Amino acid sequence: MRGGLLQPALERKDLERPLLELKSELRTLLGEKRVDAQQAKVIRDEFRTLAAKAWILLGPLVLEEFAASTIAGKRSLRAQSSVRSPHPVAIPDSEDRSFHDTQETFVDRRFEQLEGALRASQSELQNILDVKIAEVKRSVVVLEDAHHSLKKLVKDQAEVCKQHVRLKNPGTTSQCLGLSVLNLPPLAHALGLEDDNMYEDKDRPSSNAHCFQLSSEYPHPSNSQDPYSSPSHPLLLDPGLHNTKETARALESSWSPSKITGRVGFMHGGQREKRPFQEIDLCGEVLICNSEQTVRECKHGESLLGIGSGSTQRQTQKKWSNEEVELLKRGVQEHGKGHWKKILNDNTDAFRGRTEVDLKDKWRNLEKYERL
DNA sequence: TTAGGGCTAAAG
DNA sequence: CTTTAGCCCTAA
Repeated sequence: MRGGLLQPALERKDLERPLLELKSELRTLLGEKRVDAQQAKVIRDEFRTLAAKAWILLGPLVLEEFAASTIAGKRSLRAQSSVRSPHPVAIPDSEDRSFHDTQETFVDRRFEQLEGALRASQSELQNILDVKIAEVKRSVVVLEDAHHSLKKLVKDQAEVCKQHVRLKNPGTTSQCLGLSVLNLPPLAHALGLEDDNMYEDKDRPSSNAHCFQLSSEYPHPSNSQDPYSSPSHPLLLDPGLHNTKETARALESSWSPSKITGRVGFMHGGQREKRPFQEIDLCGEVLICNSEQTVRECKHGESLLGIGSGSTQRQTQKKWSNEEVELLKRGVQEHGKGHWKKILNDNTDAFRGRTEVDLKDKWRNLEKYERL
């Protein structure tokens, strides 16, 4: 197509003649050594102009000719490697060799570009990686600091609580504190009793008794001088704390006057001695406990304080709410019996304070008595 | 993690 | 005192 437009044969001939003339003139001048700077510049400029024209007109022509002869099978592209080919193609003349070199140069250059790009992206990736690693390391340090602070805080608080207990119970060790609590008088100042005439205590005529009155009227049978039977006993000084759990439990297990009465009844009655000291609720002394808290959390508080005769203190029972039971039933329907962990994980909020073993035990009871 | 036996507080 | 229900322990 270009051949038609540019008439290469004619142009080529036109160019060749001045080039030859220029060449011979140059040779003459060089031979006679008569060339000066001025002349050399003129010749160089002329040569440049001609060379530029020649490239524009002949350069593409050469390529076209090469392409045509390649298609015709007269030549072979160097893409066919002489190493791979079983019949290496010889490069017949300088024109082919020149093209080959150009190709090689082009390939080399392209390869270098790609290599450079790869190296650049690798180093970029390495930089990103370094930054991320540094971030993670910083996070680890921060976490370790937080962990350390938390441990220290817990330790300090535990120490403060211990001292607090010791101050209130001079000469009382952690262990004997637990035993002494066994002899505590009833928590008769429970809020639920304070102003109610309606909750009749069947074991006792004076139904509207106040806590202090109760304490004096019903001293501990073992020893009336017992410091803990006195209203001034520190563990009795904080009705709010003691009542928290009792109130919570009363609310939890379908609160009713009869139940409250019954519960209070044991406090003054002959059965009291059978009640475990756990009932006294050491959690109340540990300020971190509240009515919302699970029993396990309370127990944790105790162990922190080292109160009680060992960490194997049995927990108070936490009754299952209807919601929990329904969720358990639904969970078994969904996941099947035995997948307690999954069921628990599906409802971590509702089952707060429960373990998978608790779920299993509850289901065992449901199966046993509700024939599920 | 689960199953099952045993213990015991809570309730009747 | 008995039963129930929740917790604990341990083997698999």
